[in-house]
Amino acid sequence: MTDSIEKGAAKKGGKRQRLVAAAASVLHERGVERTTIADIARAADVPVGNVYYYFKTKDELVEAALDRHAEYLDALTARLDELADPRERLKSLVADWVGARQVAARYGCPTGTLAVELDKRDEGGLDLAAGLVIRRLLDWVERQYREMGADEPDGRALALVGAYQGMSLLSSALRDPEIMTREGARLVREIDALA
Amino acid sequence: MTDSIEKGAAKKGGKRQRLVAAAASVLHERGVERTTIADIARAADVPVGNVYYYFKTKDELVEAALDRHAEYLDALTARLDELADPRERLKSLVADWVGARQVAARYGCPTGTLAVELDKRDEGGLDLAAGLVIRRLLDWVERQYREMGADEPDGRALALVGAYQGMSLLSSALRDPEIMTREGARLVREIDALA
DNA sequence: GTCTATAGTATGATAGAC
DNA sequence: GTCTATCATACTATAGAC
Repeated sequence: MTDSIEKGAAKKGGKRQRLVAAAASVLHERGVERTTIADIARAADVPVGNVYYYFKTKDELVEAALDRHAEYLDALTARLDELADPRERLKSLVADWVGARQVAARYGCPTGTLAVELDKRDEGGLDLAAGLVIRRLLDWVERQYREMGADEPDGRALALVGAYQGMSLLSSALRDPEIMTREGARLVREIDALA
Repeated sequence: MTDSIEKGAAKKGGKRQRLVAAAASVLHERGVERTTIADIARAADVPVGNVYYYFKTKDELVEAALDRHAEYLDALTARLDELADPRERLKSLVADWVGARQVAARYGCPTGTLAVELDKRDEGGLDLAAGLVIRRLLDWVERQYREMGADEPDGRALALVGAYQGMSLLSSALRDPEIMTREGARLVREIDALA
């Protein structure tokens, strides 16, 4: 009995989780507006009509996918926080960006491209959601610069995260992962150059 | 008779031109996928069904809008080319970006956000079109750095245009035009700092 | 050359069987 | 709790009247 309940729970959680994972990747690859519920259901191997048992609207799926990207970001910064030197944390962050260059060169930054699409809305309450996730990253980067004793930590955070969004956009627009490598190397040099 | 022909031509040209102008601004504000033919027709004050006399498909309208952004860019660089000093040309380019900060903070860079949307396609031949326009800007910027005798002119062009795309994305995601001002000032300082 | 009416299709969402 | 069948709607595109 316990087994069947756990199995049921696991299955439910499993399906919901599969849907969220599928939403995160399909929405990233195809974009919000081009992606249909059917696309996500297929990728998650869930019957189309059944999706609405877990998510009442398409926007709820978009929100869940965004939350998932936010969780990934939190996990990443938590891992970086274990490094003693804030400078090393920032350089590891850049290394992470460069490591994802193949995906970036094809589909851009998941959160950044989502922000571009959601920004074009002016209703639904989801129009600013991606911006909040980016803001979390900005704040974390700013803390690192502050801990390093750098001047204008917020301006430097803008420059670093902005460079990431810019190089992701350029590398996907030009379909060239090398842009991530080159720009990443430049960012590392700049971090190293800080007194 | 000449009058009526000219009037006819002017009216046709006028309508087509109105459609292109409307497409450029509406596609920028609402995005490609969320924009309907009816949206563009309404903005251009042209009857909905009549659009197809001028453009066979929606994608042709998107292409025309992109071409218009490219023309704007060409006109801008041609104007900047009249300045004697390549350093002044780059600083004027940045000033132009900052001058458009209100639009950028709401809808991002027209070409950049178009690139993000078109990148999510993998058919239709329009998926790389926005990238080509960005490439034109990159090449122009690279020429300026080369003329200044700077090392790695292509890397510097990537950094400058990337910074522009990044700050546009951040400023629209966070709905903060001041980001354009701050980052613009930083870019000008960097250009000035070049030996 | 201009515009209306409408066909054809795809999608988000729901009702209800199992 | 799961899934199928289907509705309602919105959109692209076309046929054809004027």
